[in-house]
Amino acid sequence: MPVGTRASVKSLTTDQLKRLGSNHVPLGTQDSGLRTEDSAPGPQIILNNTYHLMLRPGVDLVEQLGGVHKFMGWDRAVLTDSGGFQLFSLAAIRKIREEGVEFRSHIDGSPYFLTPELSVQIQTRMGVDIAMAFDECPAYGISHAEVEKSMLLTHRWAKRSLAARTTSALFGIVQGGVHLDLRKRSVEEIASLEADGSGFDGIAIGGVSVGEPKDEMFEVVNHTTPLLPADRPRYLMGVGTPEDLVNGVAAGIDMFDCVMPTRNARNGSLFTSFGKIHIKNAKYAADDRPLDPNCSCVTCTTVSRAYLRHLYANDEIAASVYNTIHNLSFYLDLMGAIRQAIASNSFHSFREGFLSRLSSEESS
RNA sequence: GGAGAGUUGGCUGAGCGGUCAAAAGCAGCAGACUGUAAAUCUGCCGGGCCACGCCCUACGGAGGUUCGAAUCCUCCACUCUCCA
Repeated sequence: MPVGTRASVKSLTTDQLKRLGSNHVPLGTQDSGLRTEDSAPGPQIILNNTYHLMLRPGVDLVEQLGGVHKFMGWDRAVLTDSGGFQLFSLAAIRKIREEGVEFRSHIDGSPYFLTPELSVQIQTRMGVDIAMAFDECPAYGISHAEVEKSMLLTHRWAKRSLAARTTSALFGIVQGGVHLDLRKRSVEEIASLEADGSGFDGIAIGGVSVGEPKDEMFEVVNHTTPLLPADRPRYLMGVGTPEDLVNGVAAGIDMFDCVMPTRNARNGSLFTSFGKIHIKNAKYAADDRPLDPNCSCVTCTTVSRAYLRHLYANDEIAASVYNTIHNLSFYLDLMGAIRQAIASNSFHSFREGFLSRLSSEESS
C-alpha cells in the first residue's frame, strides 16, 4: 500500500497513481499469466491517515464532500491508519490517558482528543474500506514492563475499537515490542476479540521498524506471523525495504505499507532490480541509460539517469514525480511478481534470486 | 585630471593584532530515510601525513612594523562610485 497520509500520495496525481507499475512483469516470472496486457496496473489500495486528515481538512468536510474516495478521485480501496503511529512520531506533543490521547496539533498547537471510539468513527465517516484499531506504538528501547503496560492499554483500546465498528472493515493491531512472550500474548488477545459475533477483519503487526535492529525486527515478525489466524489478512505495518517485503512474505505477511518508496524517491534514493541508486551521484551525470533497464515504468521507459539527475540537482518538481513513479512501480511490480511466484509455487527460488540480484553489481 | 571605496577559500560574503586553515549561505561530494511534523536531515568540503595531532601553502603583489598580521604602515597592480 502506497502511503498517502493526507489523502495524497506525495508528488503524484490520483491519475498518475492509478497508472503506476508495468504491464511487463519483471524479474523473469512472466509465465503464470496472472496479469494480462489490459489489466489495470497500479495499486489496488492506498493508506491514508486519520490524525492528519482530522486536522486538515477535518472529518466534517471530508464527509460533507462525499468521503475520501470522492475527495481525491480514487475509486479503489483505502485503508486508514488510526492515528496510533502519531503517538510514536509526535510523542512530544501528546499525552496518553486510559480514555484516549490528547494531541496538540503540530500545525497550530490547538488541542485534539482522540479515543478508540472517535478514531473508528472518524475513519468510518470518511468512508474508508479498512479502518485500523487505535493502538499505542511504543518506542524501541523501553523496558519489558513498560512495553507490557503499553500493550495492555492497546488491548483495552482494541476491544473498544472493535465495539465501535460499523460499516468499515476493522483490523486489530498486535503489539509487544521486541519481546516474544508479549507478542504471543498480544496475538492471543487480539485474535480472540469479538463484537457482535465476529472478530477483527484482519490483523496487523504494529510497533516494528521503530528503531530496532533489523535482526530483532525479523525475529519478531518470524515469531509472530505464524501465530496469526490464517483465515484473515496479515498486515505488517510500516515495513519496509524491498528485501523486507520479500522476507516478510516468506514469514507469512500479506500486506505492507511504507513511506520508504515515496519519501526516498523525493530524496533521490531509488530502488532497482540490482540495488539502490542515489540519483544525485556524480557518476550519473552523463549516464544515458534508463534508471533500471529491467523496469518498464513511465520513468524507465521515458527518460535517462542523466536527466533524472539533472532534475534532482536543480530541485525540479518533476524529479519527485519521476522518482516516485519509479519507486512505487518497482514496489508494485515486486509484489506482483511475488504473487505470481506464489501462484506458480516458485516463491522460494524467486526469493533467493531476488535477494542475490540486489547485492550484485549492475551488469553493463 | 581630482576625491573616495574596495580586492578574503569555486561563488556571495563575515572577520579589522593572537582564541584564523579563516563565520555564514550557496555550489560541489557522499550518506541516511521503514503505520510521513520530511521536495527532509547528516557528514565532508586548501594540500599532505606513521591523520582525535603534526607539517606545508594560504586572505591581489612586493616590502616593512611586531614576540605574533587576513587584520597596522609603504609602494605597486587591478576594480567600483562620485566630481570635473
